[in-house]
Amino acid sequence: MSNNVTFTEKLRSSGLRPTKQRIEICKLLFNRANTFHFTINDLNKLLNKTSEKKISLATIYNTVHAFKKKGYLKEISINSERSYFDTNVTNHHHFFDESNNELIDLDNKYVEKITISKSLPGKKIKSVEVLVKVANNN
Amino acid sequence: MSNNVTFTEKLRSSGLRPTKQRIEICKLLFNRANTFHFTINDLNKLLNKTSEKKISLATIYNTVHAFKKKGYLKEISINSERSYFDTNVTNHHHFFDESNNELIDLDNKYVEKITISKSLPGKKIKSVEVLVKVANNN
DNA sequence: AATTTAACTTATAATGATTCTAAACTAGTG
DNA sequence: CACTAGTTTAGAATCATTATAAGTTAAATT
Repeated sequence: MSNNVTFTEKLRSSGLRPTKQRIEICKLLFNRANTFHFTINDLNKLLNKTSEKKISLATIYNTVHAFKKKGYLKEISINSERSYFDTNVTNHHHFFDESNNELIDLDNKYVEKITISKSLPGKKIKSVEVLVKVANNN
Repeated sequence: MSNNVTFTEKLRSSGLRPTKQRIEICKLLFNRANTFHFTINDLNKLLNKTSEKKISLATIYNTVHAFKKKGYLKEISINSERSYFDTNVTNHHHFFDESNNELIDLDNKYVEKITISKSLPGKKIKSVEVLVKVANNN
């Protein structure tokens, strides 16, 4: 996803109407050099700064959940206070910086293959993800 | 923690008054062969079955948070819908069974040493934990 | 291009989990 | 036994999220 036309097509092709609210949100989330981690609250504040007309909170919730359902966003649960969304939807790992509540991607290439010598009968593995909690040194 | 007398001593020694509500909750949580994973809601239901007099929800919240603060419980965030607590307070890993929302300990001995070849300047690692999501085979 | 309709947005109400409050109660101390 | 500080409690308050239902809009149909 990179420009408005592409957003329009992308949305339409996945069965979501390309409304101006959704395009606005796409621009904010996907016109970035790096992956982006955010909470609903972050997104709401950003949209209030960026966009002309206020997008209602309900629409923000609806859109984020629609995008998650379509696989454009991934939800990450680090702690009970807030839920994070991630524009990087691949299976990957995270640092969570407890000093400032920041979530940072940890690419698979930095984590050596994880070998688990236990399995649960009748269950198959859907994902294996590592969470590294960090804090300031001092 | 194993019997009432021990609970009384344990609570007192960590600066918590051994009230009958706290002892009741201790019995339920720590008189077990295995580690126990629960939500506040689970605990509330269990207490309603087990104990004579109803323990108020506020007290359950207070107690669980007091125990967490004292290091008798650990909080685990798997998804945004619910927060789990674990009587196993060591650094360890988990399976999360998406078919029935069950959290299962994955002992360190079953996970090969995790090597991470990236660090964040000025930050130190507090914990490294793996979450393996599983679901029914069929 | 106008009409229609199903999808979407919105403000607001409802919900549910958690925290707060302030009054009543209780463990431990003198 | 009386005192005090910690604890419990019911209910109110709060916060994030979801539901509702009325108005709006995209896009299919005519």
